[in-house]
Amino acid sequence: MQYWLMKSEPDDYSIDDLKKDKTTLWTGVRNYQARNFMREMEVGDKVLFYHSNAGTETGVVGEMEVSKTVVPDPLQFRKGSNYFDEKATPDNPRWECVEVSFSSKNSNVVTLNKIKTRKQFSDMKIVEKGNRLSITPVKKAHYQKIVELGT
DNA sequence: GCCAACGTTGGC
DNA sequence: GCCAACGTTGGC
Repeated sequence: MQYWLMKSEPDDYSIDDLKKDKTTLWTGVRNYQARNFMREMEVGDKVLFYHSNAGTETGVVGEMEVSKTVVPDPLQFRKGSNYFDEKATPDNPRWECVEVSFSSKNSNVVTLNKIKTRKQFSDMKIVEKGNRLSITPVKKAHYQKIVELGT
C-alpha cells in the first residue's frame, strides 16, 4: 500500500467533479517524473486530492483511491486536444494515466499555508521550494495526519 | 498578472 | 552531450 498526492486545478477538474463522476482517468499528465510515479501505482493505493492555483483554498481537499493501474492516456491521440502529442502512437504511447475513485471530501481544506506552518510536514515534496511536480509520493504518517486535519 | 523554478527542445 | 531559448507550473 502506497500513498500519493495528486494536483489538479479546480477550474480544470475539482474534487466535486470527481464526487459526481465517482471514477475518472487521471489524464493530461505530461511530465515524465509524474508519469513514472503513476506507473508505480497499484489498485488500492490512497491518494490525496490537491487543488492547485486555488487562491486561499489551495490545498488538500479530499481522498481518492487508485482503482485501475496505468493505461495509455487517450488524450495524447486526440487531435485538437490540449494534450495531443504528435509523437505518440497507439503502438508506442508516451503518456499513461491511472483510474482513480472518489473516497471522501474533506470538511476543511488542509491549506498549503497550514501544511507549511507545521514543522512535521517540512520534508513533504509540495512544501519544498519550487516543486511543481503534480504527482508525488507521500509518507504514510503525513498522509494520515493530513486526513485527520481535514476531517 | 507576475515571475521563479523548473522541464523540454533542438542547434551545434 | 552541452546549453541557450523557450514553455509551463503554480504560489503569491
